[in-house]
Amino acid sequence: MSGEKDTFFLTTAIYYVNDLPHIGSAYEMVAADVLARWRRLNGDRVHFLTGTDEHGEKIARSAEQRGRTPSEHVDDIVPRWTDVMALLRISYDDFIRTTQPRHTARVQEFMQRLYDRGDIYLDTYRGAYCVSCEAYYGPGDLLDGDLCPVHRRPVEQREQDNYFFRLSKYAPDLLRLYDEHPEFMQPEVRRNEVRSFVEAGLQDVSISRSSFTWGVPVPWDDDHVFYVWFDALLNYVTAVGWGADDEAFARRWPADVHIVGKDIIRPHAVYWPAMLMAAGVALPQQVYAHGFVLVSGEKMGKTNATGIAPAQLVDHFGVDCYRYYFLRELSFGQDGSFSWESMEQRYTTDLANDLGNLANRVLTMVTSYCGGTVPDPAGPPGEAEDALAADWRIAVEGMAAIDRLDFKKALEDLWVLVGGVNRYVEARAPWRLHKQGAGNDLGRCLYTCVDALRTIAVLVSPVMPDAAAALWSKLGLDGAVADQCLPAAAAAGLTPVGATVERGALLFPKLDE
RNA sequence: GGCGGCGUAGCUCAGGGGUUAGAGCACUCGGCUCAUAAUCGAGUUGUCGGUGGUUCGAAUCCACCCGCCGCUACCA
Repeated sequence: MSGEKDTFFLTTAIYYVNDLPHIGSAYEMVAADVLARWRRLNGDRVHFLTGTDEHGEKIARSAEQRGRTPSEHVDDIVPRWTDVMALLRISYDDFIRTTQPRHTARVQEFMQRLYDRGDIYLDTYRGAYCVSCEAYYGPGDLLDGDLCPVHRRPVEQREQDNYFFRLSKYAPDLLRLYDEHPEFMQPEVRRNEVRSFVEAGLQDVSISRSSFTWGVPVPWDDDHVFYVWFDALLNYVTAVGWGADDEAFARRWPADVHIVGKDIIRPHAVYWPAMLMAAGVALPQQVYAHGFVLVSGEKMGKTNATGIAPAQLVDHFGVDCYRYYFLRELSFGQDGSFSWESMEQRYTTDLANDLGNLANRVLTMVTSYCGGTVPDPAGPPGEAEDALAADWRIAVEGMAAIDRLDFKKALEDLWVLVGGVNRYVEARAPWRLHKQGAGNDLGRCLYTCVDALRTIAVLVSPVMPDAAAALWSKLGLDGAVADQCLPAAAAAGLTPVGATVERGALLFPKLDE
């Protein structure tokens, strides 16, 4: 009836359209994109999903303020997100919008199933309501017992009929999930948090709203729409054909990893698996919560709207450096700091000096000593080649850290090879071999350098696709670097002898100043 | 308050019972000249938050203290 899973399926969170892209959301997209490109490079069929979350009261209100319909409003903003994704070379395979019929129809079907199974029921929600905020607050949020934290005015007790999901029923199953599949919620600190939250006892959650209409209608009750979170989470299955295309769904689901921010762990690690359990759908393999990008010690987010736009950094440093910097400088699972100075530092040290200069010095020597063609690697390997081979291995093996979302370690290890080639050049001193007329030694040395650069281009391509392609072309190689396939493509000796190299423009010219 | 985490070179961090505690950056000195004053080599700095304990031996385990942080349910 249906096929078998044969696709590496990864997702970012879907982005709330009311917000504009900032370096925090861009961080998540880039990381997911690097993982997607890395898996493709390793020969996997990959499905990379991202998109926008477009329902909810907030959006309805913003639209109203602008004198437009919610639908016009979201259509207007979505390009802001797709533009940033294009700018950052995000290679998504699908972009879902929660307002698309392919989503809304399946959300209704999914929820109807939970309702039919008795996991959704109508009850009265009572809570402290602030009229100015038009929102309910929990007891812990109130100041002095009954003051709204935003307006410092007394809240009133209100009640409304809501549909509830029987979350509490799934607590034992969730605990078993965390215990039997520790990889489900990563990193471990987050798993501990989630576990202790669930262990403390779960209440059923309200999943519908009747005070506004900008949402997916509850199919069995015209007065309600689904609360955005429960609509949004379902994008992960609606986008890959749940309820619509069983074969496509079977090939992709369950997701291999949902990459999300640490602030939205609960919906992803508690509500989401419980909903899937209730519907009898397989659970995702992993939810990975990344840390925040801090700017001067503060969270970069919607609150500091004055924050730096990704485009500003791309203008100054280029897209390759943008992607490299955040993954090399920060530990993905932890909070990390962005600063203009550290980004300049990374650009100059790692990109211009280490990698860019290496490419340039090798290409220059091939140009002036070998007439611009890749020489024959005549002669037997010596100690210098052996030392380089060790660094080569570290880079190839180290890049696999990307599978653990440890981008920092992967790049650290790749740079061992970059440094290794620089050391190799010093050790062999090809300029001396050239003067001595040691043709065989010179040929072997420069061939080895070009061949190592080819490998570096392949390995670095998921992180810096443009720079990798530029380097690939300078080396006179055929085809596209993105079409190479690991692990074979990282083996030594694959560079064709006689290819014509071209120095061209510097890969990473020094920054002005 | 409860649960959890962190505090290691000037900076960012790794390590985590066993000889003289590590990396990168920064800094100093030296080499080289193919290269984007780049690259290569050598070197300096640390009471591993504090106190006490377990141990033949602790940065690494335990207790307490100090400082910082996360979670402790329905604004996305």
